[in-house]
Amino acid sequence: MKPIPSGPLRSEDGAPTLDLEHFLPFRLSVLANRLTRAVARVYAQRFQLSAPEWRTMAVLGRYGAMTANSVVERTAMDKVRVSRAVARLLARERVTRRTDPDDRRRAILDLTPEGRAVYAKVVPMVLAVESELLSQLSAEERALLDRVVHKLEQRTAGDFAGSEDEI
Amino acid sequence: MKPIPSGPLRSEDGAPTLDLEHFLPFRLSVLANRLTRAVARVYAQRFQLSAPEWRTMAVLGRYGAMTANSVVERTAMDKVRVSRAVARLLARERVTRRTDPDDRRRAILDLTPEGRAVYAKVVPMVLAVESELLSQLSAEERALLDRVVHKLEQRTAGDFAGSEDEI
DNA sequence: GGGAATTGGTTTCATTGTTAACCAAGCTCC
DNA sequence: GGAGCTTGGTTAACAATGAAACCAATTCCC
Repeated sequence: MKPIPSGPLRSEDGAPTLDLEHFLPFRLSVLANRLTRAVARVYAQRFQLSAPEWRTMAVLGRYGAMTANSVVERTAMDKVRVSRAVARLLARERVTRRTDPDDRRRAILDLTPEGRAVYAKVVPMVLAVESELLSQLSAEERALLDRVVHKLEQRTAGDFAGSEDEI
Repeated sequence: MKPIPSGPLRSEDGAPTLDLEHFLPFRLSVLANRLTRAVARVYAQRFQLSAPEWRTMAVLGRYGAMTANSVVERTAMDKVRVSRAVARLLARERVTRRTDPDDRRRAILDLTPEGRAVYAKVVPMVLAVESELLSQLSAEERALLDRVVHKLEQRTAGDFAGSEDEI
């Protein structure tokens, strides 16, 4: 165990050094990937469900019928992904789609009873994975993690470029 | 600020509820994606470099020549990705590959002078992105974030399945 | 010494993600 | 009322990914 240096590491010649093991974007990326896989594992094979499909079902199950666009907003997926996920969910009769009579561009999506049944089974499973994960953390740690992640979400929200000169 | 609920949320009927917005694996996945893109933005076009290529260069630049397998371990990418990244880096003459005389299955990779030059230019750029990101956090928050992420890394290391009965 | 298992790495193939083009409905504003 | 912009969503084309098959060199172990 080496003592933790306070500033950014520098190599002998004074140039800043990049250690992937300590580089936050990298670490989070690896971590998030593992988590996604761990979560997907509980529903993928058992319910023949991909992550985009599950996310779509998750928001429909939680908030009720909505347009594809709303699904896009709530899931942080782009519309192509949602479109394809919905196509597969329709094929498997897990959601329905009906054209909004008030604005015929819109299609309103909703879970079928069968979709709802799948939803009800999957929710506890993925929550169990999360809570197992969090079981390692104290209440303070959880609260702070929540706060910090929230800050980072804010910080990166406008698709932060650091120096994006939008007009 | 809402008070932090102690247990998992439950809907009226007592069934547990899943809110993507508060589901940690989902949040981290979205956040990590944004971070990866933000970091990639600083080197992608300017140096014609993809994320896997950059990661490969990063470990070679930091730790010196090593086999592809070691790159795999250090970057947490799978070997296919590394293999392809290396192929492109070879084509652009940013790394060299020579067969290890002691074990002719192995190929030892290293940065070329040009690769090293690119590395030296990119490192400060990505560090700047990270530090801009972290500038939002207090010292305590950073320290705790580091600790919590470390815990989660440990927790998910064995590719935690929650119930993987390995022998 | 020599077959079987292992290791390092690449290729193949099916899936997925991304970007741009596209279509159809609705809105704007003259 | 109709040319042109905007919005909701799908399709098409292309690059990136991951699992498994594969090849070659090495080690195991009888």
